[in-house]
Amino acid sequence: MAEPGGVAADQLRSFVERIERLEEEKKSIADDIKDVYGEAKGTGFDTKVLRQIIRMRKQDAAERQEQEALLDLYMHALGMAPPADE
Amino acid sequence: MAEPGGVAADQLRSFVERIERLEEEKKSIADDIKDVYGEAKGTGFDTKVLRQIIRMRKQDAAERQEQEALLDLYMHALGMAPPADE
Amino acid sequence: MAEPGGVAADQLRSFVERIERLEEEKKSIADDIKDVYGEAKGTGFDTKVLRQIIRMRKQDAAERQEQEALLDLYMHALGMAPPADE
Amino acid sequence: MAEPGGVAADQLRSFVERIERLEEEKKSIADDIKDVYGEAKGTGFDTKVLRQIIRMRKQDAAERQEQEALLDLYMHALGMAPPADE
DNA sequence: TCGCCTGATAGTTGCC
DNA sequence: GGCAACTATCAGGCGA
Repeated sequence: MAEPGGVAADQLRSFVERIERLEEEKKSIADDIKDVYGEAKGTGFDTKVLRQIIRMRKQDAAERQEQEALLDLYMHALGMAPPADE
Repeated sequence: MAEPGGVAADQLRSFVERIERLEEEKKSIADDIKDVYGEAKGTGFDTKVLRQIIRMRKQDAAERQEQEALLDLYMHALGMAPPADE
Repeated sequence: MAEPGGVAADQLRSFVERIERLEEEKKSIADDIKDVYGEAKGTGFDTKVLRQIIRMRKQDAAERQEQEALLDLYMHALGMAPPADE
Repeated sequence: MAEPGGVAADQLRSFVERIERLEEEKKSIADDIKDVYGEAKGTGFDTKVLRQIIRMRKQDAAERQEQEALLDLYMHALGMAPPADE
């Protein structure tokens, strides 16, 4: 290697820092979520049920996604233009 | 309950929305992290090594935390005052 | 299926029994561990400190593991032969 | 303390060793369980369903336990002798 | 690309 | 009864 401690090391350091920064942010948001559940609990909601609702809605969304994908597929097969999206 | 579909429903909806919003953000950041790994890979770095480095640095930090926690525990067990913190 | 309630059912039963047997053993050992902590507490040791020590020792071992893993990764990345192991 | 590095240290070491030994055994059994699931999978069983069965049977057992506990309570309240057990 | 396997996350239980 | 440790489940990344 021509320059020990050179370009590659700098790049590596940069990648490491970017990743660690993003992971911090992620953790921070995860903590926020936990706080919201805590607040909901303090207001009298059952955390377990609340989590289940979130999970079900996520699943519903996933199913809707599939529906749309299927729709796209059909439309494409029929030579129809896709919707203008949003 | 005095008002069916009333206050509680509004609160619930509010909590659900806040949580879902935060989870979206979290997912977005997770995707960013994945992108950075992809970029690093494209620059010639071995993803596996990079991940291991991240992991080890995290563990080092945790280790330091634990050391301090143990010290605190010992001091507490011995009836000594904790350090003035920071 | 040629034999309803046949081979598959027997196999399933066998797997279930093996798993349940092993889980019993596991639970038994978990209880033993709890007992040891209880005994230590009765001898005057602070359980919390003891747990922390166990945790740190485990982490040290993991740390060493990780160091070696990283070394292996580097050597592999550099096309060097791995050490003759043990 | 009368004997530095004395009795207490020996006891501590002993407790640590006993706990670590037991945790190793526990881990070993956990690995065995994983192996059985793997084997079941290799035989064509759906691991997820299998896990659910195990969970349900455990729950059934717990319910039966409660039933028996209740029975014992009643019998005790009625001054009846407990069953000869097993 | 599929299956496996490790690491992240959610749920449960035991302690204070 | 709240909190923290531990366990079990799930999802994403890696190798074949």
